[in-house]
Amino acid sequence: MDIAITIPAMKKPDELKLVKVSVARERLEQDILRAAKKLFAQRGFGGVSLDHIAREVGASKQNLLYYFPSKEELYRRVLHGVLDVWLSYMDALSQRPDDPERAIREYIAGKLRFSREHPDDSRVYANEVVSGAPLFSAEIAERVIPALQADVAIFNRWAEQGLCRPVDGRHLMILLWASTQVYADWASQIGLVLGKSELEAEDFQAAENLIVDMVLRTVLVQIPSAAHQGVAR
Amino acid sequence: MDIAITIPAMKKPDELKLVKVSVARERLEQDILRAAKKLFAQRGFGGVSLDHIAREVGASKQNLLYYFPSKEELYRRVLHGVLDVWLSYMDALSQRPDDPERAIREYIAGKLRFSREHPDDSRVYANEVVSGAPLFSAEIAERVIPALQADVAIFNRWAEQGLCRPVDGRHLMILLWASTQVYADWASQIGLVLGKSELEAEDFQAAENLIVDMVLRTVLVQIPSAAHQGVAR
DNA sequence: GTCTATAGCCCGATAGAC
DNA sequence: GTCTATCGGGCTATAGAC
Repeated sequence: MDIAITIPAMKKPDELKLVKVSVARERLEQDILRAAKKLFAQRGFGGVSLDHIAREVGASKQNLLYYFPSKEELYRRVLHGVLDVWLSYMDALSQRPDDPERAIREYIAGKLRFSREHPDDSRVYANEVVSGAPLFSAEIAERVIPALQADVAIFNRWAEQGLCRPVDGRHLMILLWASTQVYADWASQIGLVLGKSELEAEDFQAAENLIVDMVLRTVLVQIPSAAHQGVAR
Repeated sequence: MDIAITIPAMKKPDELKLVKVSVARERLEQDILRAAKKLFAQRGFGGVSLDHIAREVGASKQNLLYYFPSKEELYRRVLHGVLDVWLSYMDALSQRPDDPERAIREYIAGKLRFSREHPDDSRVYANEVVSGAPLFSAEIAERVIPALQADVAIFNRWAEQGLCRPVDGRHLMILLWASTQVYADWASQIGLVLGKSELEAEDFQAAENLIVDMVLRTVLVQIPSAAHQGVAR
């Protein structure tokens, strides 16, 4: 299909049609992936049938199997996309290698934005990890762990430079993942806790204030004056 | 079956048999519940078949349906037991209403012990909540939320008495749940992070040190001298 | 209580017409 | 690319012999 796009100018009618078809095909494929993500997020791999997904996008399951060779392959494609999004929110620390406070603030804000903007991605990831990551541990080991180790190394360097107190960077990162992702994965329970059916901007802000405050108090040598604003009620 | 047990003395042979049968029945029922918990924890409700569970305990699925009227009823029974265990690890705050530091230390230690001793319970709970708690939101609302509100009230009272700084108790409890349960629910990923296939006592100790240190630094008016031991590496 | 047998349904996947 | 038709198998649950 690419060839229709790379032709420089003066597309003939059937070439235009080729492009249009290709775009429509691309669109349906994306719709399927989005619907699959939503359902896998809710019920996990085993709890979803191709029929469910097909009905969600208004197609037949046979049509769905025309775009994806099998249910497992569709799931893998979803997981791959989820990991892309997950990792894209994880590079805040390396962006500000000389300013621990701002780096930490932006890392936490970014991870909470991920929970807010991509809750289904977060839940698909959570479902897969709770299951022991049977189809995905290799990709996690290759893509997630190096990113984490880079972040841990940054903490260690800050500690050496006297910019922050020595902490166990691995457990700190685990705590940051857990306490930010929970606002996507456990949204239903947090809604019960806060007495509302859906989390709002102010809830994410309150979470951000608390987490930032706790982490800065723990890792910074000097507690910033602004830190206490985070725990006001 | 109870009647066989309540007979005071001199059991005749067939009464003895009744007791024995009853015990065996009870035992198989517990075995089924344990196997079901393990498998539901791994794959969620939709990802497990009665055949899987039956094979795990060495019975037939028809036999399994003799003890439990349906798959969903079996799942509910598992969930109910999980919640019993979960709640039993949640009362540390009210046990020491006058000593915030010890109460917090014991609450965190208790929740981490739950993750360590009952990882399958934790994962079943996580699976259900990620799915939006379709079968369980009522029981969570009735049993979990009141327990949480009691804990939040304790924090508020401590703040009024000047025993600790004012924090948003609801988000603090969410953070404590998230950062302790993650050591059960995400064990596979944490294993990758720490470079070992199974978490050991020292890993849970390191987690406890970090979480206790962070929370005490955040909520206590005076940071205890022992707090910094938690972040040593 | 445990067994065999089976009903009735939904599943993933394929074949072939158009 | 989308449709109808269908295969083979696994699923929950029930019936009935022993």
